[in-house]
Amino acid sequence: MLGQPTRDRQAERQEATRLEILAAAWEIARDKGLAELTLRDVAFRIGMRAPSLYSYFGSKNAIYDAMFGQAWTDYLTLINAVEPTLPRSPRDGVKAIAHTFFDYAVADHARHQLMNQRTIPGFVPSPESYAPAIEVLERARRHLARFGVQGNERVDLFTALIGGLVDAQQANDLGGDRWARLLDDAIDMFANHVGIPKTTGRGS
Amino acid sequence: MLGQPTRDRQAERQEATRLEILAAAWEIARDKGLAELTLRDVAFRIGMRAPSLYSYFGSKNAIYDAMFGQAWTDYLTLINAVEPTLPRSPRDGVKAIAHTFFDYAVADHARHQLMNQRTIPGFVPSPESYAPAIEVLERARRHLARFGVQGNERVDLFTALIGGLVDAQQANDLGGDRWARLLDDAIDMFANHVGIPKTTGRGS
DNA sequence: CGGCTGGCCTAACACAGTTTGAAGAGTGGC
DNA sequence: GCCACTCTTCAAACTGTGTTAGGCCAGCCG
Repeated sequence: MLGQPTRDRQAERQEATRLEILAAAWEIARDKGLAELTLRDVAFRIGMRAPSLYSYFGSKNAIYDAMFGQAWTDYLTLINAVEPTLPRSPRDGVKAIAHTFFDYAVADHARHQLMNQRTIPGFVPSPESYAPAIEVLERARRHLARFGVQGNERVDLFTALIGGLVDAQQANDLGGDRWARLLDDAIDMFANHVGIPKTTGRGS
Repeated sequence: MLGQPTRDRQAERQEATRLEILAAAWEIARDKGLAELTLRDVAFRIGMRAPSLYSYFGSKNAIYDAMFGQAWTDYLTLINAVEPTLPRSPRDGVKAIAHTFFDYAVADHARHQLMNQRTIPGFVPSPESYAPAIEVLERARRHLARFGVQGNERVDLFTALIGGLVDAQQANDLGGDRWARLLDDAIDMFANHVGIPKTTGRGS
């Protein structure tokens, strides 16, 4: 009476190969650029031919989609790790949130392109892959609210501000810090605008 | 003794055809998307076949390049038209500059993609096409300086802020005004931060 | 009138993503 | 232990892309 086997070896191997494919795709994207990624390249890197990939992903965009999901899920776990270390002071807290996002975005250009820009023609993330992105935004929204940034408009302004700095940095000074240097100042500007008290919270 | 003919009819026709190609390319880019533009489509729209375009442009990217130059040159002439109407008040002046750019960017998605985002894989604008873009930035720098926004860092922050709003608007609410509504508020935030006096200049 | 150039074409190439159909490898049932 | 069946992989081929090669024809110039 052994009953059902406790593991599905086939599914495990399938999943392992999927991850292998994605890892290869990330390598190539980082090396040669996100758009320069080729199915034949990805396949060869793991000892396959291009058509074999179609046993694991329905299309090239499905690979991008899985990468998109991975990137946002990774960021979610990063947030989880950072969360307990967030400063109590509202202003420093907002700064920490901004820095976390900024650094993550700047650390990997291909990843940032995929996560935050519409640089792949025809690629639209699926709802499943988009879910962690929404979760991240929701999480950010809660934290910001806790620090006194409330209302959709203020959150929208915050995201646009940080996003603008990241994009400017990546587009005009890749690898440098011309806009990275402005981040703290920008957050102070924002914090003053929405009435977040300075480091020792005495205001309002 | 007629001497040299005063017009080069051949060059004139060549230039006219070039413009015709670019006009067709803009139409298709607006219709189907910038990246979905196809040489065969462009050619057919003006009664040609794809290879014939190579008599006028060295490559597809050369067409993108010419479009890039056109877009920035058009914006430059728009600036020239707007310049005399700029308000005297520094704060309103900065707002006018921001609105001019924002509206121009939002008015044509394909154009914005080409001008301000790196959405076409492998496309890098040539120095000639980039020149008007630099000229625009230089012009903006001068105006901002006149309104009291001085120093590279402040200008960088300004461009990042406006760019972030435009990108957020285009990426997350195409055709809407969710971020457009925030523009004035964002400029006020910025103006306060860099010490631009309110509408009737009494401050600082 | 003869040659030359410019403008446009067809045919073809290289290289994408993708589909098809078949052969090999692994797995499970009897 | 063997058979059937599924999963995995591949070669070949298809479509659609940018691009190149080579040829045809009109118009201009000597």
